[in-house]
Amino acid sequence: MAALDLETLKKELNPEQYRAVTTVDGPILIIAGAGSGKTRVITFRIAHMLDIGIPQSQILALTFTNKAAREMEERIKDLTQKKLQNLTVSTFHAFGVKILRQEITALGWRENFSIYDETDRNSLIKETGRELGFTADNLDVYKIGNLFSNIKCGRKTWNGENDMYKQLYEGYQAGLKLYNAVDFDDLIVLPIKLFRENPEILQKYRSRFKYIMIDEFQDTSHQQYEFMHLLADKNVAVVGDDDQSIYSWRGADYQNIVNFEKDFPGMQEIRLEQNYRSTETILAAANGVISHNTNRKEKKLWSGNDSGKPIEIFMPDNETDEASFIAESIQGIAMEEKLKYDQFGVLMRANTQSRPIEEAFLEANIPYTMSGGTSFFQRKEIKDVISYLRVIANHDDDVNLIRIINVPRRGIGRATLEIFNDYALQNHCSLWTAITDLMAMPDGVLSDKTKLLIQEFLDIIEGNTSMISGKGLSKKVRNLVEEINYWDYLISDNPKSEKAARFKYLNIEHLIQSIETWENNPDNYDANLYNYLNRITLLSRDDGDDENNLGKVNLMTIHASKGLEFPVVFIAGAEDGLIPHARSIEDGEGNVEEERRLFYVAITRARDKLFISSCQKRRKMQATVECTPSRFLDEIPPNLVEYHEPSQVVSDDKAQDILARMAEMFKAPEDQI
DNA sequence: CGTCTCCAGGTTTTT
DNA sequence: CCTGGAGACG
Repeated sequence: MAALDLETLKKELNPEQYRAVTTVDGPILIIAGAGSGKTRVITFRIAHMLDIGIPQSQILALTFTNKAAREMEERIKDLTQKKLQNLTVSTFHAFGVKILRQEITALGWRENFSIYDETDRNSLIKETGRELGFTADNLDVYKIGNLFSNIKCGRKTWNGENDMYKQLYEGYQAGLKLYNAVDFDDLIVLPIKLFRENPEILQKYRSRFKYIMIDEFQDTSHQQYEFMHLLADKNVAVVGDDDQSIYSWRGADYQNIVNFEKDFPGMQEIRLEQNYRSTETILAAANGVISHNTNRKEKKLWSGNDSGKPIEIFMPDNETDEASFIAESIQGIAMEEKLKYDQFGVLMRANTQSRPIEEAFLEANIPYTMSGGTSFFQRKEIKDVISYLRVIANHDDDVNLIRIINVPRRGIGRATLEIFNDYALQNHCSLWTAITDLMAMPDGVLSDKTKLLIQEFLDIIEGNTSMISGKGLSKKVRNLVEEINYWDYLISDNPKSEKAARFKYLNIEHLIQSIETWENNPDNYDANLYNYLNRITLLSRDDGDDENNLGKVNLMTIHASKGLEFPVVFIAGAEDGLIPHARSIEDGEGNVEEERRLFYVAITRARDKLFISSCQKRRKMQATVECTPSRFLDEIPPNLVEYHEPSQVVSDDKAQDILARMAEMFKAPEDQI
């Protein structure tokens, strides 16, 4: 499609969409119900802006997930057939990185800073805690990590209850700075600080980005809102739907919609209420569910589509049965209706649900992609390699240095590390500085043998600094992996299973190949190590190219499914305790409303056909527990639903039940049978 | 002093 | 199943 003249737009869009696309100046709020063509409006809007001569460099579009950002960019490219070198489409966090890469020296960091993910953060907390004399029992790093995040983002303050961690927090912050590192929250918090303290820097960005657009606005946190507010003049378009706000646990607050009205006078509100996606049945089910929420903007989402087929609810016995039910149904429907596998979406509440489903797919030879879940980049072997890259990029990155200084084993143990650590503490320097200082000392602080071992490590890091600039990153990484003999390490570390070792090695191979693809991408004109590291830290999962996902069933969490749609959708594990999640139920009604929105999001992903399954039993840790169907199932108007009774093998079931109970009784005294 | 082995615990959702 | 930690062993 070449020109997007107004005639064409009028034909392609309904009147509200048309207004949203062509209102380019001034603040606008687009309330976009599920399936109302939101993505289409955003992409057309940007294409239209380019068409009327607004330079790419003045446009900033912010999203929440990398997937959404990539998809938006793709669509605009398709629509305009233009190169988009100067258009900024990115997640809030990635945009924060971009700014910090340019400006962070103003805040006292050096520009090759590392970004710490949750694991890194927790290691740093643990390390700092040990120095401050915390014992293992009052150092729950998981809990403390969350607390620190809440403190940093202003969601919590120090009170009598958590004061004991204040010093630890300060130590943590000092550690980040000493190691030239920032955490995820800093990616939003530090740019705000930067803008506040340096008006001239802020002005630079304000005058560059004249047109700002924010997708999924209901999921912005106060920080993100403030970030945007600082940058924006008046041409801001925010797009959202309060019914799809599902990130409040991360600080999202859809009250920002109200703030927006206040902070940007003259705002125009546009409502997109026609759903183009789903059948009348699916939409009515979704509306039935969401209407139970008390705290929402009333809206009337309607669809011009047919009523379609009823929603089917199944009650499999357990999660294994559920998985094979899903696999078999997909095979059957794909065959009968001539659908491709990528037209199916299987949605679940928690990543832990994926395993049995994946196994069923493997068994049935159904190709699938799983987004979310234990991230590729969280795998131990991948983290090891990446840690080398990080230390090469930033020698002062203690957390990553500790991770690899003795991996693969090279004879540098706890005691040696303790010497470095003491020196670093006394001299307020990083471990790397401590190591090089101590290596230079003639006296016998370090034994000659130790010195030799350390030198070996230092040589590896320093011998690879050429990675930082220049071409051929993937080749250099491959050489590095060989240089450190990682393959031998994998074999010795997985003595029982060479298969496991090979699997891990293949993961590394996959990593190297992805670096290769990345550096050969013509759009990527500066394929250096820093840029690579920035990119992957924000890539929480291996959400590979969409092209790779052609012909594969989409398995994902409901959170990850936002913004997507599939002709056929399965919602797995619709049980109380999973959705709504047990933790949310504990925390009160407000959280149940968020879970309901989550369920609403899940339902509205479906275009033609929706299956919901609720297991009667489910394995949780070691035990098998009885499940009750999700309370949300009762909120779907019954006339839309076809219930399938539990399979008729009752006698078998009962027998198993009795057996299980007997096993319980005998298990008590001894741990046998 | 470093390495290996065995054992317990598992953390909702994501950048 | 997989990871991290404690403690035994060489």
